[in-house]
Amino acid sequence: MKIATYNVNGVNGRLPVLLHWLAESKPDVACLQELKAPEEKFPLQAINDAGYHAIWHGQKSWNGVAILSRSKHIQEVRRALPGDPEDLHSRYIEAIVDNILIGCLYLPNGNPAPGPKFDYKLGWFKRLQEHAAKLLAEDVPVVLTGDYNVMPTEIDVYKPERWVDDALFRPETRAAYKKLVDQGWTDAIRKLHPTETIYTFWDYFRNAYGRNAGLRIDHFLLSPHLVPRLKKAGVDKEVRGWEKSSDHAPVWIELK
DNA sequence: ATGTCCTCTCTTAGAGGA
Repeated sequence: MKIATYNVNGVNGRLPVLLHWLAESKPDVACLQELKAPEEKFPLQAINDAGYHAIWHGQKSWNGVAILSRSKHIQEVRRALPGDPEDLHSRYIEAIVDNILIGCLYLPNGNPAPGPKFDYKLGWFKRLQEHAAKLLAEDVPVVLTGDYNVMPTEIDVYKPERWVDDALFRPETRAAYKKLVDQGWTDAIRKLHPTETIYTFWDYFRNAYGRNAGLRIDHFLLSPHLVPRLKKAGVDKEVRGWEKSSDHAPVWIELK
């Protein structure tokens, strides 16, 4: 079973790239972030025509998350992260597909830091920790994947010293990610590729992709049940080089 | 400070977010 995550940065602007990638990579499940489309403008027909079912949670202009599945039924569990009914951002959707609970998340960017946006990021992180702990306690197979907007360690950044004051790499952010992982989650990419330079995002600015000035910010966290089933994990890096690409590349895992 | 790309609007230029 192949599960992928892809921050598309605009599902309608990205539609040709998304469809091309789905046809080539053929994930069984694809989690999408940054739809940047209201509920009614999700391109369901094109995605159905490509052979995928979908559930999504849209929002005008910003955010937005979706879960696509090629053959198995998608049983939606929730479409918001618990813990703050006043948080209206579309940043979380959760479903059961093929007996695996899949949480698709788009963690706040948090810049500029410090400031209210950074506070919102840390608050969201805390709610994610609380929810993730409950999922672990349920003792079922869980994948928490998406754009975490965190480089977990120095090897996940092309130039760590330039990023220490950024909301994606500040000590508080890295500590929040570590605290989450330390609950008992496994970072799938690092489980299989502990020391390799692996990036999932390259800025549109300054030819970042051409210089491989990248960041690893899209992650797969696996509950203990799934760790023995993890076969492969990788990044479809070439997709970032396609015409009209997102600034992120798709990331995927394969489970036995 | 800047670079670039996406979306939306008091729209064809500028703002906001990343």
